[in-house]
Amino acid sequence: MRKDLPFETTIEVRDRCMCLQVNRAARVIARRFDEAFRPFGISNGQFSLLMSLNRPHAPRMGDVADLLAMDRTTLTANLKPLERRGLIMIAVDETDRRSRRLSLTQAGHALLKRAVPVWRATHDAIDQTLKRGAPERLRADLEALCASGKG
Amino acid sequence: MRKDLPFETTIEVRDRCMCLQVNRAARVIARRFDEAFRPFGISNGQFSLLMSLNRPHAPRMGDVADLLAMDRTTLTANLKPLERRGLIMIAVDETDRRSRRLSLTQAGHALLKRAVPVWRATHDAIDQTLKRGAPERLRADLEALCASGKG
DNA sequence: CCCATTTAGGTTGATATCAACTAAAAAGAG
DNA sequence: CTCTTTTTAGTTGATATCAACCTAAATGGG
Repeated sequence: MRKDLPFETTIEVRDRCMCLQVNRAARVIARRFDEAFRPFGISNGQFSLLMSLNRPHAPRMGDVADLLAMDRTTLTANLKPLERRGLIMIAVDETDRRSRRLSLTQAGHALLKRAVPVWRATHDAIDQTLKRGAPERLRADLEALCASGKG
Repeated sequence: MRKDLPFETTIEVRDRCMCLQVNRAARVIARRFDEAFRPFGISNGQFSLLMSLNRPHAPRMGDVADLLAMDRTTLTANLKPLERRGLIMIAVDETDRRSRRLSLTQAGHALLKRAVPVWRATHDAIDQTLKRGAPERLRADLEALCASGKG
């Protein structure tokens, strides 16, 4: 029977594991934004991705992957449904033919613009349930956590 | 050309969107634990799931899904590879035949036991890169964030 | 110029995530 | 006890995530 791994260890992981807790929170908040964006037919991740393309200069894939802290190949996959729907364009960079420049189409830009008020309202609602100063603190702590994984 | 959506909005989302930042951090920390657990052939999520089954009484699927803040159907999917590898057992509850009772096999228990020191070392390394008090604060803030999504 | 190395992306295969729908068992109203 | 409702879980289809491997273009040493 060998109950070698004590239940206390499970409690410890449940209460202390940052990986579990961050991923739990990520699922909870992702569901909330997914629901908010459902009328637009986009997910929270698609919103973030589209938004990251709203720049003066069309970014390369690597730039966007870094910004989203996402694997390159994940970005490749995530672009596909957006391109199929005509929300973004993927163009070969003329000065470096290895690179791809990502940009919003007019349709993508229009959709994003409509979604922003919903993002703001959802975000405000979440902020209001948190204590004063908590959002800023949380952001800073998450940033530090990300930075610790850059090595 | 209609540049209706100003770049400032993109900056605002990048700097303020809790959904983006939590999901970013989740990807970063998940990669780190995935790498740490690779010698055992499990992912961070599989570690969390296996660990959640190390209890005095075999939990039902709904209990585990709630604990992990994960969709029921996601849990169903996540159990499959673990069951195929003989790490867990899924048994019909005799007193309520709708329910499934989840438990570790001896192999699952043994693997989990071997992985715990790696989890602890990885977690300690992360904690040490954060400022004093940051882990506890972060946990509390993430908990509040999860709670705000329960409604 | 030529070749080795580096850099930017893509492809494949496995798992993770959730919505929408379905099936079956339990609980509850009458 | 019967019928409706609720609860518990599975299935399907789409997207998300990453490792391992692959291709092509740029770079740099000679």
